[in-house]
Amino acid sequence: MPNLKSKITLKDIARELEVSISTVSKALKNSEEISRDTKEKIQAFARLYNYKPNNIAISLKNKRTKNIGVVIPDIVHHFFTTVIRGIEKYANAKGYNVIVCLSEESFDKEVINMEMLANGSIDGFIMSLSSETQAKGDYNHLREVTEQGIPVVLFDRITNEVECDKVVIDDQLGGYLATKKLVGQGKKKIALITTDDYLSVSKARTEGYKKALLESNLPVDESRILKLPTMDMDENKIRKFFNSQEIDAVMCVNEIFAVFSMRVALEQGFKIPEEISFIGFTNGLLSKYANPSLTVVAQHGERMGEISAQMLIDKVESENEEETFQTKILEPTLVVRDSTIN
Amino acid sequence: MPNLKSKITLKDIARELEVSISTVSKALKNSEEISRDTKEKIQAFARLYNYKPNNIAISLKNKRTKNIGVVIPDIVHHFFTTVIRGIEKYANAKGYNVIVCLSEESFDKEVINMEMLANGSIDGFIMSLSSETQAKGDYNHLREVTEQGIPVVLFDRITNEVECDKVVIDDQLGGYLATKKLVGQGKKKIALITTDDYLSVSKARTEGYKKALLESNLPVDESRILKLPTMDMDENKIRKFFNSQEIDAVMCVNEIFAVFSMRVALEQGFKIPEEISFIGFTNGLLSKYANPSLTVVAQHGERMGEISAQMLIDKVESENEEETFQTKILEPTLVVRDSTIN
DNA sequence: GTATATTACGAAAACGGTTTCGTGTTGATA
DNA sequence: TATCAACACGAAACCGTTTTCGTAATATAC
Repeated sequence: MPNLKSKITLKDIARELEVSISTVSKALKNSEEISRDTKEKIQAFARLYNYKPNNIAISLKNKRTKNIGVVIPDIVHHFFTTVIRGIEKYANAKGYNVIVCLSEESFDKEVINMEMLANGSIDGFIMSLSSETQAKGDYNHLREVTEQGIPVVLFDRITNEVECDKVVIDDQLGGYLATKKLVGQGKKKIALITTDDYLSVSKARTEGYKKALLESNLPVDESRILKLPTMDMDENKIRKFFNSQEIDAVMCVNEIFAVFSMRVALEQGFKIPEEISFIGFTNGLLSKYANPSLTVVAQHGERMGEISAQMLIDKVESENEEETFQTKILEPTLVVRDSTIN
Repeated sequence: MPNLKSKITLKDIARELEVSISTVSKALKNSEEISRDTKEKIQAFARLYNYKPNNIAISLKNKRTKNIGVVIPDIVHHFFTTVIRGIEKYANAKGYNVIVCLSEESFDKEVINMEMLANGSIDGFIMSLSSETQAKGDYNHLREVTEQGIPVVLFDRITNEVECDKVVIDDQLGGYLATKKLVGQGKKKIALITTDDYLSVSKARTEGYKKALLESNLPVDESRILKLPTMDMDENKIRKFFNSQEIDAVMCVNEIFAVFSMRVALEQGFKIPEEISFIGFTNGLLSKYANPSLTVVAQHGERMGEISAQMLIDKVESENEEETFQTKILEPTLVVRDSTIN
């Protein structure tokens, strides 16, 4: 550790000015208890030596850290970064810092991260479940935390098995809107590219997709549903999927699937959007700069982050004991670009 | 605040087991001073009631928070997210948490964030300067922090005016390599799309570009250099730029410029890469999924993050007083894709 | 002149740990 | 049996604040 011309403390000021620590503390808070003269002297001295109270000591005393723990599966996905930005924005305005932990889609990491933070480092959690956690269905780490009285806000990838505040977009509606949009353009053979079912969001989007088809009197054909792993998508699988089916539109549960499969379609000679249309989820850079640009269901990540932070901080700062939890559902919106007609 | 079945403390254990706090503390650390019997009793009790030491108290005592402050201009850019991931990975393995603050390219926010964290919340900073800070050239907030003995590691967007550890890629070499690659493909009229000069990285990349041209006996034509604002790129400007010049290759200082201008070129009927080649910086999702996929200079963000974290933690945990700073320069590498010939 | 209020400050506990040092008890040694 | 080391534990200081409560000194009231 380098040479610390370390920070000045209350004690230092007290010693230097020959008053007590309590007097210094009160003077710096402009307490009525202290005389004008003394206050001015102390404040001037503090300013001169650039006194700043030690956050850790204050945290210990108040049992409030003014830190928020954010645990998310991945940070490289555009959606999550926008959520973080939203959280940061609101939290910062309220004087809170954001501690970011990545579960990397691993259950164990999620647990470890939470334990690490739950021992006094943070006032509350904002989190989105890892896929492994959702697959496993084990939420004891969340319950332990909430039972300790640490507020938790779950966003996007949530579970009903934990009682806490939640923020989601209506993913089913998102899937529904997207599919309806395709139907409205005269598409009849609408495929779905999704992940495994255990991801709550994919499941809901799939439901919306099916609902829209049924409502439009179109058959739900399971062979038109392709499940892909999140990492390392297999180009051939998609190629075969496109070949074996007569497909005139595809809804994908994320940006990457959409952009990736669009390229495969282009390579196979399909015209987008005339012969085959595409809609994805997440209004990120990829969609915007893809070629053709991608029509998507926007998830409003930043708004989601702000709301999550607001719900959490409200709870953290609220006095009342009664536990009432709410689930906020945001409406997804369609951002129409060139991968769909007009 | 919800009902806290709040955490058990040393004091609680001591009271319950009728021993002193010191004994409990030592027993839980498996100290030789305490008898087997007592240790077992205490440890069993602690396990039963799931005792976890309070991080804040430990921080106050040790004057070590095990938190790292990361201040970056933006989190939605792929490069920065990969750096964060690298930092997180290394820091977590070492038992550190990562507090992320966004300056949003604003000098003031950068200063506020640093002040907020510098009062005991963190053991050190890892940061990349906001564009406003670089434009302004005011680094007093950094100096104040280092003078307090708080270690700082600057990465990517750095300055020579502050003495601290630094991690960068050789941006000049990156620009050089990219340009040479284009030259090697027989391109003679190589354009550059960049930002304003105050961004240290853009400047260096431009230098590399010029160096490569000169070395190849190609003229450096300033009219072939287009400066674009980071946000809201103007399509028409690019179109005019392409029209007014006879350009057979473009190097862009980031992914977005590259992908965006590629689309403009395609719309104008250019064939990529035969008639006009493109190279960008940052090996992100955009480059990978662009159409055509984009050849880029990879910045190895994750590695950069790991190294930054390592340098910082080394300094934080080092005992010796002598201040020696190093600058680590990573080599950029070319990732060749379809926007350049073969 | 005495009783009471007010002013201005300090002592000390508290937050939850760690760590140094002191000490009563035991057992071994001479 | 006196001496001493080893053992096992507790008291207390400390980290840097906040806050309650007590109290001397002064001012006010009667």
